[in-house]
Amino acid sequence: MIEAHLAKLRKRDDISAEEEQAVRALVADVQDVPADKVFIKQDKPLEVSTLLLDGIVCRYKDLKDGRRQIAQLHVAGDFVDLHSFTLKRLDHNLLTLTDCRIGLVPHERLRDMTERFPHLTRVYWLMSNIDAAMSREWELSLGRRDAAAKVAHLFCEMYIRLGVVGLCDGNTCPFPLIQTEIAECVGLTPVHVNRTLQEMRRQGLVELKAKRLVIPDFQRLKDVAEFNPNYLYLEKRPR
Amino acid sequence: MIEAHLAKLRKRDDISAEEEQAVRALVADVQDVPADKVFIKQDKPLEVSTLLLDGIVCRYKDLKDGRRQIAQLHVAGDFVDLHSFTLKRLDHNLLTLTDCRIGLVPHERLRDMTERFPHLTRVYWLMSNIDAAMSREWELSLGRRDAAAKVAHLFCEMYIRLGVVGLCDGNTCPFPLIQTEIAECVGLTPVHVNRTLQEMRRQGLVELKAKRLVIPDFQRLKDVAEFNPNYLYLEKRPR
DNA sequence: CGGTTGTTTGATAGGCCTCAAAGTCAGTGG
DNA sequence: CCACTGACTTTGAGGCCTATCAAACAACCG
Repeated sequence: MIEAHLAKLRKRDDISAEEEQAVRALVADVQDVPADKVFIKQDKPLEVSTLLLDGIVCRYKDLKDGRRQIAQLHVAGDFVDLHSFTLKRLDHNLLTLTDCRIGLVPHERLRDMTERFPHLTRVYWLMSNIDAAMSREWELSLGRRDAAAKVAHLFCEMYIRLGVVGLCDGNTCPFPLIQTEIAECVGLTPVHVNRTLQEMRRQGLVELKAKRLVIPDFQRLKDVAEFNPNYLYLEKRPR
Repeated sequence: MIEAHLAKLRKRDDISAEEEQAVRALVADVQDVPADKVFIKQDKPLEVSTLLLDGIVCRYKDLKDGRRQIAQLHVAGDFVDLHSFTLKRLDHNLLTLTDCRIGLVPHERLRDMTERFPHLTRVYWLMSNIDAAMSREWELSLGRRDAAAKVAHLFCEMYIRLGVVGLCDGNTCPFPLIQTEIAECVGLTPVHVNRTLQEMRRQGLVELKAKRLVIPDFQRLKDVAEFNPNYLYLEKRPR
């Protein structure tokens, strides 16, 4: 399952055999986490990072009154809290949205990597930066896109990202989020997401059932969302 | 002026004399940029990063119809596009909001740093990660805070960040953004920002004139914003 | 087949937007 | 010193998009 992670890295730069070895050696332990579990809490000191091997995880923050904002979604192959290596604690929670399998990576080993593998360090730094680029794109969505574009953009992003790690099947991909969770991603209420989805279905933009997303015409969905994958940096370059 | 940058780093970790030398040696050139200039354009290949020595810069993205979202603000001492070192191009524009002085840092030198100074590399990686943490907090603002809390939160953040680099004066700090720019930060229209500001002034939460922000009672402003500075990671720890 | 979780519907309300025009102010030039 | 200008702020009226609250419906499950 770490193959997804390597695929993701190799989409952006060459990874030598020796580096691949080093990557594989990062994972000290593999664990299963059931769906709907907050497995890392905001502000708690951390000494281990989490590599997502399978499932969907989200980062979220919330306000006192309970309103919740999902800041990012993660799919298999994502290093969901690589940033805790330098931050030492997180400013958000990590929650499984499905049953997940995770790999635990002691910060010790990451530190060692930074001492011995400068290039690999740059690649992981790059991964953090791509994460940040996604947050910026979400800021644009949250601040300026209307409801339909918000939802459409989320679908486009997930379809592409799941494709990178080989989880798409034709014009279809897994999409296990419930409407409330979609709402928490795009800054709407569940009721409004429901109505937006109905309208999108009516227009034939998407189908969403049985936890799968079907996109009959990706170009049309992209147009609605003003989706441009540039911010995902899906290009191989020496770093 | 690079002192602001060093102060910012030292707020988070110790920087040795040798490392300080290395940091100072990063800057190849210093330039002045007038206000209101897009000095880095989205998607353009880059080989130099920009350190902000003085002034205010923003990162923004926009939609076809011209709606603009500012994704982040930068103050003196910020490495405004450190991430271009690994990304090789940016997914956003960089715009000066005031007259600025910038330091140019060839990626070549950053690369060299990653080969020779693993600890300094971790510190800069940390800085990227703090940037990303700010984006997440903005996502929460954009998605879930109401108008007054959005504006209040922006003020709190800027007041703290300007304080870190020594630009606050008592309960006052520079705040050169016009209302339209505030609106572009928080995802509102200029008109609504105007009304929100009036209400905040009426309640004695802030004064804003002559490009300065006055905060009579920071605690009260924090309460309105639900501001918690944890996400800025203002703590010194070995990284 | 109840119980639970998630989706859908309806009615109403409100926060923020839109568009347009007027007001303020600092800077400029005669 | 005072019109003039351009940039920014403020005001007004009306409307729309999304929120709110409540209840009904559907689907899954042991």
